[in-house]
Amino acid sequence: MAKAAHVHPSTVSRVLSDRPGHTLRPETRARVLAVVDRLGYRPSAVARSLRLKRTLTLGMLVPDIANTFLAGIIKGAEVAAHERGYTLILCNTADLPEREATYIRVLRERQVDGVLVASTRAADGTIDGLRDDGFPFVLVNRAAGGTDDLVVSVDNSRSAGLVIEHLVERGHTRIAHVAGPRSTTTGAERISGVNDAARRLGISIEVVEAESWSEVGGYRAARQLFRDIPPTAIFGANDLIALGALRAAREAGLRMPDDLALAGFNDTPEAALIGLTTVHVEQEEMGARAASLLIAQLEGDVITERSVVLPAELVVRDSTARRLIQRRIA
Amino acid sequence: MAKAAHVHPSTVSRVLSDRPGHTLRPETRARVLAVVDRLGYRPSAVARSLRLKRTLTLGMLVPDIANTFLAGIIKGAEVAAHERGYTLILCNTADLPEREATYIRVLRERQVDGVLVASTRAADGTIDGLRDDGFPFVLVNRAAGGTDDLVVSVDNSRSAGLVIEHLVERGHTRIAHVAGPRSTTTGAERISGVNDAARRLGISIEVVEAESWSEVGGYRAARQLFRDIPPTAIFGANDLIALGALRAAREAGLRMPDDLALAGFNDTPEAALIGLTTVHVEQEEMGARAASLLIAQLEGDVITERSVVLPAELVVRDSTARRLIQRRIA
DNA sequence: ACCCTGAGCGCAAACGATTTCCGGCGGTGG
DNA sequence: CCACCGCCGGAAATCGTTTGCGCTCAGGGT
Repeated sequence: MAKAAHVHPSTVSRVLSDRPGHTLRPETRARVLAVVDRLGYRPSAVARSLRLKRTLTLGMLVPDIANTFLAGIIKGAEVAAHERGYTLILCNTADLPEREATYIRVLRERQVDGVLVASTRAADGTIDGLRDDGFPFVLVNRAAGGTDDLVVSVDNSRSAGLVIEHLVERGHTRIAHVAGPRSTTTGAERISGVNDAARRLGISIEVVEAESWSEVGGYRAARQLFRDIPPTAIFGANDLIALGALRAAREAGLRMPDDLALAGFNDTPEAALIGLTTVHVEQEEMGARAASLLIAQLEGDVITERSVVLPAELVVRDSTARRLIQRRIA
Repeated sequence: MAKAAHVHPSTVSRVLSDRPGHTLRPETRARVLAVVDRLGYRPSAVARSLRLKRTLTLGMLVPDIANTFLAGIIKGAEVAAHERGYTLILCNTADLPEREATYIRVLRERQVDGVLVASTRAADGTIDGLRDDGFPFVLVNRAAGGTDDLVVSVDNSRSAGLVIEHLVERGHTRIAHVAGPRSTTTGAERISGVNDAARRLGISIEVVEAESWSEVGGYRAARQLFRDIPPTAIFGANDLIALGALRAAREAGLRMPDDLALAGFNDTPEAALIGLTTVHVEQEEMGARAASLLIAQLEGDVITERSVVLPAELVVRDSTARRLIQRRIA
């Protein structure tokens, strides 16, 4: 303890947190700093947290750390939090309600100042619990449950419409949508965007629902589409689902993009890798904005935008290359 | 506070941590539990940490959260830690020494009980600092700095040899290795494995060094290989580097696997996606083992294996499909 | 009837940092 | 020369939990 080292017991605190109110003799300050430096004194964040009733720690709930889209969000959130002196506790919920509940309990026992919630389930008792207790949280990449919730997301409905328009513009009329689970807000929004576009464009779009936002989910759902006459284009509700659909298509003997056009959502690294047309989402930006929003709330800043909608734009790649038309010209 | 609620101040503690030593009247216990339940009392982990001098928290340093290989490790570590009542604080170092140092400072101020280090740089003052202070840590996916260090890794040298043997067995003689940075233990080990195999098999292998374990690093390094006579096979020191090499090859007009065989390391999801031959590493297992090892040390368990070497096996996919030979047969 | 044993639980001291409040000292003005 | 004010150092309380110590009361043994 720095006290023992010739200096004074509590003066150390004033030196370390040099705030305008404190008046200190330069000599004293220097002496303290020297000692602090000499015996590598580390103030205990635990003790400070206990006294100050804030831990400068945020919790983050994600369904799957290994999902590259979420990884981008996590990365952005982690960096933004760290820049402001906060640290992130990461929790992998696997989208299981009971794990979510357990993690929330653990996080609250650990006195985290707030949580970032990136899980997607729509009917979410966990979030209701937080809201009821007035516990600070920000929703990421999902719709709000209440009107006052802080949210960072993209315009799912409009973006899904862009994808459909693109496919139609490429000459497709038999389009299918392999949707995310309807039980998730994101899945439902993208479906409604698809349906709106279909109505607007006067076409009908077959929708099959994946059981989860995963490659396997996309694969299983897409297989249904190849039983009879397959579609000429598939819009997967996210890139993973699109990848699953691609596997199903290959098994059905279809090649991309000649026999089947494919589009996804999120623009994960995998999409660029295989040349998948998709909707670009600024993942790190999304995570960073969410963390910033949460911290702003914690620090009592005035919040002008309670709901941040990030821009999302279509990225056209080879997976929706013009098919027959292109061939005829060439 | 539960004390105020008719019950007694410290007895609450005994009730909540019902340990064999404590003798409690069932009536008292029930009364306390009822109150706890009624006003949703949550014990403060912060206060407990202060008293107990342990936080049940682990820090984890990774170069890049968005790297799918590391994401797998993180996921495994997070799950294993949570199973044992520990939580994980994630830190993204971008492999920058100063960020690493900053994070270590932050983590130690927060009194984490130990850290998992997945950064790869060989000359690592950060790790030396931990070792000197006797601060608990486990190295993941990298070689030990000291003989007593706790490590979880794979046999890089042998596995790299397996890849080379496979390529030779496929008929390749002009093989190149796009190595990871020599400044990392993993990079150096894989290079030596490649060189050993080359010597054993009586061939010469060109080695170019990527500036980082990334797609871009692999791309830039691999471009050098296509200036003159390109190799017929490339072994990328990890899957990302292999992906970069693939991009460079495509730009040079080479197609995989017909003009160029390609192999990677780690078996990330991307590898499966594009049919890349690679070395399979149990990522989640690796993270889980590392977390378990660290916790075992923290809890004073006897540790039989200070160095865990996980099995790694070759996964052959289309990227090294038999070329000319196959064509002649068909 | 007395003492001993032991169960049950209250008391108080830590854990380490922060913050408030108070007192002392020195300087300045009347 | 005295009084008042400003500035800075120190003591003490506080955050919530754990834990060693010991008090009280009941029951059983001698």
